[in-house]
Amino acid sequence: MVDSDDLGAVVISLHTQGHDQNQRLQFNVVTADKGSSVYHEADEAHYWYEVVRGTVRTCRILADGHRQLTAFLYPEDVFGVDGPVYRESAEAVTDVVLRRYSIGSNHMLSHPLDDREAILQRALESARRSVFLFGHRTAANRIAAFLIVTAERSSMQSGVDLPMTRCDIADHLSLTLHTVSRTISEFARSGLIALDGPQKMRILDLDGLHRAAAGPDSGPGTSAYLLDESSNSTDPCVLA
Amino acid sequence: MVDSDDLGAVVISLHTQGHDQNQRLQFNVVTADKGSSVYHEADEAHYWYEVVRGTVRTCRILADGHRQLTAFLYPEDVFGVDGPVYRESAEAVTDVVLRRYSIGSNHMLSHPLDDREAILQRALESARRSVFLFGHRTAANRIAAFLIVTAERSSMQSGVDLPMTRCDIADHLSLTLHTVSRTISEFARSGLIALDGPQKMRILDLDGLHRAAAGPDSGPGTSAYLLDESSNSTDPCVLA
DNA sequence: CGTCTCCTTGAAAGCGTTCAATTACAGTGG
DNA sequence: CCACTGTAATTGAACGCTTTCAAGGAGACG
Repeated sequence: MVDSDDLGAVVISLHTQGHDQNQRLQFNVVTADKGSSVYHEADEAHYWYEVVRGTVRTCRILADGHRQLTAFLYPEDVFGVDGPVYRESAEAVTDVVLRRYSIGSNHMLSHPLDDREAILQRALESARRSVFLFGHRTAANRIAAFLIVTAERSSMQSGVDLPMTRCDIADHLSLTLHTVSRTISEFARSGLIALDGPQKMRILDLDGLHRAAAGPDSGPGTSAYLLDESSNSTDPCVLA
Repeated sequence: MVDSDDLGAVVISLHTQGHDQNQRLQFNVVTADKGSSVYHEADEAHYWYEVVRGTVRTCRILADGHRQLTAFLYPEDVFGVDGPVYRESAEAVTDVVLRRYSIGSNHMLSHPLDDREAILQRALESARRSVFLFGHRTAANRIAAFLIVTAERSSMQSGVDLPMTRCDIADHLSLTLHTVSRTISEFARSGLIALDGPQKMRILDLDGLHRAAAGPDSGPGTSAYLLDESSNSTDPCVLA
């Protein structure tokens, strides 16, 4: 299940420097090749990152050798704010462009104080999303919910990109790649989605997908309209 | 599975006021009776909380009617920092004593700036713990990991308190209460733990429990010693 | 054209859920 | 003090979903 990618060395290229729009946060623009590692679990944390383009995964290897993907990160997501030591590894799912920010020697985020909160809140949001995914019991529930979340976070219109492998999805949802593949194929067969190659999806029936996420035979009164009018956050949270 | 507790009205009593040791954070001490609700999902967030005594659970009701417990919170844990609107409900598992802090009208935590980060980091830590639990695939894995985490966070020496019901545990781990009950009984039969009543546990074989968390037949090389020397945080994180 | 990686699919086995029944225990009222 | 009641926990048996084992297919690359 781990399929150890033998990630080779850290492949990061430094490109440019810049500031955010308020001229307060200083960063470097760095790139990492698909499959390469941005940082490793247990490394001392000198930087934290923001995704500019591409997809990043954070992961841990458990005691039994299994791999757990704790999050997929898309443009505008932040990662590496764990603390003075990284709790997870971060790897490039695709070729990625990142902004890299320094962490001060006191192990606090080196920023104007009123930005720290926003940064951490974004990270908290991201963690909460992962927790919510696991409220779903069956494989079909979790995978449907994952596809919906991924679609919402995907920048592509008319077509959702699934940049990660089936194995990545499986390790994210605590399933096997077989079950993931089977279930996605099943969704395609039943007309909920269409697949243009394994990594390219179009959602044909969003309501149906919500129903698949909610349960095996979600009663008519429990359709997925408990949706969260999520307030200040950038993207809505899927409850279904 | 939800076993709707009909939680009645919010039962909170205001007691005293105080400051933290640095004389900077102002709070009220409030209590809530076992089973009562501290706040509801989608309520406007006027306060955030810190547990002083007892246990709190945060939960959401999914579109299909199932209940998801996103966290159990013990003394020193914080909750209710979601944002301007609570994303989850919070309920008292036992009679609890809480510190209640105001959230400013700008929806930011109303505190000296350099404390905000610590508060959010604590919340992030708590969310991360929940994510980690789901890295475990089988029911036995997850339950063993849950028992270990709970034991570490339990204040009791020589005996671990399980203040929540089997149903609560099930809704936290996305299992049924039957599987939870069966598996815990099985752990007791095989000598890993001892039960003095359903809510009182003693761990007899911590290594064995770690092995049960790691996998069905964790090889000799993969014993649970990948443990995290978690750095600045209050409590160690269980990876097994 | 061979090799590699990833994805897909089939069949059988195992585990967790579901359905169902029993037990334990605390609170209440006779 | 004891029966009654309601909630929580435990346990059994059958079903069904997910995993496991196994094989085959699709696409990229040299």
